[in-house]
Amino acid sequence: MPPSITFASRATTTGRARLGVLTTPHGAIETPQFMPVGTQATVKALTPGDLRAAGVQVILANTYHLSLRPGHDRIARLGGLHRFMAWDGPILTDSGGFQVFSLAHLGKVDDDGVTFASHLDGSPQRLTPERAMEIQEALGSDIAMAFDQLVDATLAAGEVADAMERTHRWAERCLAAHSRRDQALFGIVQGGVDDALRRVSVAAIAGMPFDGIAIGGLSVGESKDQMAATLDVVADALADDPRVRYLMGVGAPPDFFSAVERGIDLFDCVLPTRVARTGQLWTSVGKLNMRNARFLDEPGPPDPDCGCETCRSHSRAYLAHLFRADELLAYRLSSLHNVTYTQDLMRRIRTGLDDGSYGTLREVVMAQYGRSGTRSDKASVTGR
RNA sequence: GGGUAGGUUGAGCAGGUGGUGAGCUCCGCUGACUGUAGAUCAGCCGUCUUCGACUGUGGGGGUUCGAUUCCCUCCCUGCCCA
Repeated sequence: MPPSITFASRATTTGRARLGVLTTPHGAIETPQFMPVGTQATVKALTPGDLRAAGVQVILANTYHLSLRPGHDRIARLGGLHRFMAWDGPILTDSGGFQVFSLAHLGKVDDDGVTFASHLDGSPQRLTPERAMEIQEALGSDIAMAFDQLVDATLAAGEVADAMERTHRWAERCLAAHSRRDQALFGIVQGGVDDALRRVSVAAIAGMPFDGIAIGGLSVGESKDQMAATLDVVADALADDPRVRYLMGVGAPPDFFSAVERGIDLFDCVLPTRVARTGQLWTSVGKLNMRNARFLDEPGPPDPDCGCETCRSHSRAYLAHLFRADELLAYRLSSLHNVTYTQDLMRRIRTGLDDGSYGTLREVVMAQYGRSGTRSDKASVTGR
């Protein structure tokens, strides 16, 4: 029986960057690729049709949230996650490991699993590797993630190492518990920003028969340089491992370049949709905050170089008005644009890697967003 | 015309019955957000030479060392009665 997921990639002339295709039961995914986050079986404010129009090929949904509400059993009875949310493309489900990290103050971690209080009603909840597999198999995602433990990378090395070792033991249990043949399972490398620990973690996770390798525990407060250095270590340690590589939780436009050059094939991040809901648009002139007063009288599209519905049909002035009036359409239009922008950016990266124009693209985008990726666009808009 | 309740920083309020009114919520301005407890959060929001100073409680006048407070007068708004 052929594997349900296959990944074929080829090297490029740009660093360690690869071009590839990940095939799943619900369609093919071109890499490098970005996955919008749809935690609760919805990419906030967007319909599946919107996602398709934006060029989205795969989305991420969340084990923890969906198990609490509406319940993975219910979703299974209703025909699985794809049918439930009317998205027939590939879906990757996160395992809940990140919630353990972000909600850790509410619970405790032991070697068997983690206990914490539901954010909905305070009821005690328990996740173990076996439980995470059970939930994800019930949801029926195309790609399941191993249940891991990530910790603040700035903690003492001992604590980072303990969490990493636990993640490795849990990885074995996830593999043992996972049985759906039509669902891939990715392992997650941990180890904080400690080079030695990362090497140990890559050796452990890559030594297991996972369908893909994820890099976790980054973009949680460490510097851009630290993340890049850690990705270098991971890339070296993975060497010519042919499996798809997924950098979890990244990122902003400038972050993609640094990671792609270090061999990353897949990304996910809440940023495009989260910042969209507060008025921040990613555009060909950098970040624009649609709430800024200066946009109230600007008749042009949010991004003149974008072909999304928002930019084809609406003005900056209209977006600025919608945000001020707290109109719901603001969330959809801005989210649609940011997701489209991110998909376009990934496509341009793929094209650039293929035809050799990647370096130029990198220069252009880095200039638009600034070296740190956090600079505002003032220079590029008012300094023309 | 008579009576009554009011007039506080863009709006709405709090407070203050002789001893330092810049306090709140909106609105407004700006920023943050990286495997989403986030349509959230933070800062600013009278003026200025901004670790501080100054101005400001409807207008004007008076009493007083000192007035948002007491007195006189005028203006404005709501309500009631004619």
